[in-house]
Amino acid sequence: MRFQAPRGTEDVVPNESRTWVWLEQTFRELCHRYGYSEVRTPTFEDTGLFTRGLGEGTDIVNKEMYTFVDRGGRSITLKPEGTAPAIRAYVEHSLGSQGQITKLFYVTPIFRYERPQKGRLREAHQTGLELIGAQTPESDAEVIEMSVRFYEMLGLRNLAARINSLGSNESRKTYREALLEHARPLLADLPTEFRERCEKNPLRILDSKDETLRERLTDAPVILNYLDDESRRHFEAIQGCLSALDIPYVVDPRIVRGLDYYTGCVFEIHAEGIGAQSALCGGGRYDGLIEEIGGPPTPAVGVAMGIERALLALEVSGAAPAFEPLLHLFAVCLTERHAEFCKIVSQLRGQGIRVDTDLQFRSAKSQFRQADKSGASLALAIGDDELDSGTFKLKRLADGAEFTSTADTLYEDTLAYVSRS
RNA sequence: GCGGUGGUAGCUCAGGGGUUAGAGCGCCUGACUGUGGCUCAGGAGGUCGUGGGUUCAAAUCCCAUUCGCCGCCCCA
Repeated sequence: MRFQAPRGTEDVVPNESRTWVWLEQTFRELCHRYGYSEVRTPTFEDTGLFTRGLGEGTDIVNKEMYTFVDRGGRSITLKPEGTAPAIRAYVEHSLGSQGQITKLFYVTPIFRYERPQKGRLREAHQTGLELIGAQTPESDAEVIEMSVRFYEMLGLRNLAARINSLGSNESRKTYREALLEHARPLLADLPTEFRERCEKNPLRILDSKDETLRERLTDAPVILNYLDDESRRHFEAIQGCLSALDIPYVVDPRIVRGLDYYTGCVFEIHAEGIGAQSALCGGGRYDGLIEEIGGPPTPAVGVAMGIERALLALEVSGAAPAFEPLLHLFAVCLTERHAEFCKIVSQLRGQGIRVDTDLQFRSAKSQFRQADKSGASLALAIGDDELDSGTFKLKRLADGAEFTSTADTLYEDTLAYVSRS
């Protein structure tokens, strides 16, 4: 029986794993520069954390969660996003004290039962930030800035944040009524399933990709005209910060986000050429979530960024990095005294040299062929003569030049020739 | 959940009812017994996604199923 990775999951094979590690390191470096610390939370949580945190009406909760009952009768859910678990940990361990800001970041798999397509998997990976305890527009701006900087650090260019404000709960309610009033007649000929969804969360119709629907909604009311004074000032202040920081952004009133916990400013960054699922990241302010899941009322703002989508964008942009081979040296065994050969290799490894060998002890020709393919800069041939005399030849594989070395200086000589090639 | 499209060697693909299913690349071995890349000569490797059906005969036609890809919905 042959097995395949389950539908919507992917293996990251050796050629790709270095790019992943590099991306994660880049993200961690960014976070450390801004004073964020990493939090790692379990792969699964109490189902209630998500139904409560994300909202009963959201698609994720309604049809995309991997939920099961464990042997103890508990309802368990594989995490479909990173914010609710991070906030749960924040509350559970009292990571923030009153009046203090807590800055967390995470790198995590997420699970959503969806139909896979380009840029959309059932197990995906996200990096994310949570800035907890601050209400200032500068904190919204910092999260947006970090998102943009992250993609810049990866080598992606010409990306702009799309920002919007959902306003306060009251102003959003007023707007919702107005939008629904305007849209209802326009939706009459659409499938009932779609209409029901719109009744539940009218903001959703704004980011529909349906061309005819988009045209019909061109003169729909705009949420930004419904903001109360405080929300408006906050949103304008964020824009002021972004301009001062030279962060490219556009105001896009159609950005509404799919999770119920968002309040105030929301944003996304999109990339071209990575398929229909073009959002690289999405985030915003969620001032009600912490209280919702049992913590003290605390303002917060965050973002989640899709790793697979960032990698797709890197691929199409041609900005993906090329890596040097990992190996320094390939040791070729030309003697029957395998134990002595292995000892020399082991000593080099113990000193920090990266060495590979042919453990099948094939012909010299095969071993040199393998040395060439291994990407190592140097080949070291070890035969009876070398073992007896303690004198070795290092061959530079790029041009075939040979250098002599001794048992005592092998380590230094290897390093010297590697760094020079 | 809905619609479209595809699955043949490790990879990229050809073959679209008729004897032992092919190519390129990759892999292995060798070309005077301890030296790679180039060239040459050999070689290994395939349940033709899976299950059923039609037929004297199925990789090829039909049905189902599964997985991929593209899109919708939605999102990272």
